[in-house]
Amino acid sequence: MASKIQTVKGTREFYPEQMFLRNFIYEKVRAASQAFGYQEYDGPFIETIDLYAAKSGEELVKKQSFTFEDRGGDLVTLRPELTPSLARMIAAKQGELTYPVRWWSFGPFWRYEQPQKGRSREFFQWNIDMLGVNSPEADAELIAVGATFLRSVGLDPQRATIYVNNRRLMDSEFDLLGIVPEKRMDVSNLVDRRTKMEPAKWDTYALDLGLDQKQLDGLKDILGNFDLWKKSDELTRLFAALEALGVKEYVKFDPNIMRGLLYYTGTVFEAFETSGSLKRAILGGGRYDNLLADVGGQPLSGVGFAMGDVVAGIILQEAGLLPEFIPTPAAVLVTVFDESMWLKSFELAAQLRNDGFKVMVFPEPAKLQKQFKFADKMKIKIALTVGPDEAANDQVAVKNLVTGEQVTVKREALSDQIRTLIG
RNA sequence: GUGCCUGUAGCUCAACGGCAGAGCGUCGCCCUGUGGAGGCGAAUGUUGUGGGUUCGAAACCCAUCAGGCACCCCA
Repeated sequence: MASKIQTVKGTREFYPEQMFLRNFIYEKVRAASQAFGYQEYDGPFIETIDLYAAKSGEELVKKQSFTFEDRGGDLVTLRPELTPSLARMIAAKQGELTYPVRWWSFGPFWRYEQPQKGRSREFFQWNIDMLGVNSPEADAELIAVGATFLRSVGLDPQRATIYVNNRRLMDSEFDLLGIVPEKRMDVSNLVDRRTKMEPAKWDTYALDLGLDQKQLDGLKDILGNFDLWKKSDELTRLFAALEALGVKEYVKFDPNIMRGLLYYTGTVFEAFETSGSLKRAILGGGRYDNLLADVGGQPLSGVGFAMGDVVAGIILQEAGLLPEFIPTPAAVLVTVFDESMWLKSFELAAQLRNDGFKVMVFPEPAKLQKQFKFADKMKIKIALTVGPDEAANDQVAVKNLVTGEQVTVKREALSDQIRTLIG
């Protein structure tokens, strides 16, 4: 027991069981993305800090990034998000891409945060974006992709809801209240915090920001008005499109959704689990009109969202929506009867692999009891045994570990026998 | 970056400042050609780490690391 070196704070180790969960999420993410025709891509895992300085939230860049000096003295950052990399990649080939660009990605990200339930410092994130189309209908498509994912993992609309708002609508409402554009950021923060603060404290906080009582009352009216979307042509079209796309039951308008990232300009949305213990966003995104110009490209509008694997994984686990963990891909275990039969077992396994089966051989002669116990724990469905009796007749004992039935078949009939057992 | 809580066997947790334990799991046997159930038995600890107080510390104090909860922020 020499080594007591711990893992880096906020990182996770993926034992086969956790890897199974990660791959499950990845498969569902890929399926939802591909169902809408999106292409998979990825960016570098390390970037210069300048890439994020342009438009990511100040908190994200200054406090939550893993930034360090490389051996050449340059400041590099483990990517905390993908959107700026995407914007640069698009800008670099802006003239030669076929629009609209529909891209998705699933990879690792790092944020220097206090780890807690649903939050780690190293996590995987699904990013999916459409660029080159600026319409509420395009926004609706992205929301539909998110809803498709939720549906595919078994989260029904009672369990998970996507809340939608529109920054332009809110800005015009703020204007009507006489809130100057310079204060929009502060007011956005204020709105973000409303559910987390005592009402009285929130009022005080609002007045401290410089709102007068009339503006505060007006703001409360707006935030309590769940029909406000009817005033917005964009949101009206968005909801019509969502209905046509067959995901309307997953989506609700909520004027309290603002989102912290600076680059959102129109539609914004966040999915929450409605019943569980975890009050964190499953996914979040929106429309960004100016991001590309900020990294040196021609103006190009985009819409997209991100989903972290940590929150999604916990929710699926708590909801009991994960499939049973299969420890090994092997469908067949070949036992080793004794030392004299050892190589016979190897030959048998090799033959079966040639026939396309996934086959594990017990690594040594041991009591058959022990070998069957092993097969049981690994949830292997079929165990094969070649003992002296079988070998003498060119036969193999085939045991179905699910039903407990065992038959002895000729070796040339073995593959067909296994095939019928696997189904 | 802030506040609070926690850290004991592989896991879940006990143990008043006085001999470090239980359940589950693991391994062995019951069972010399066959898993799941049952019975019997066994192994396993620098009590996160480092200091301090004390005759005596898993327990009290300090530091540190990690986890959790709430802020902050967000996937």
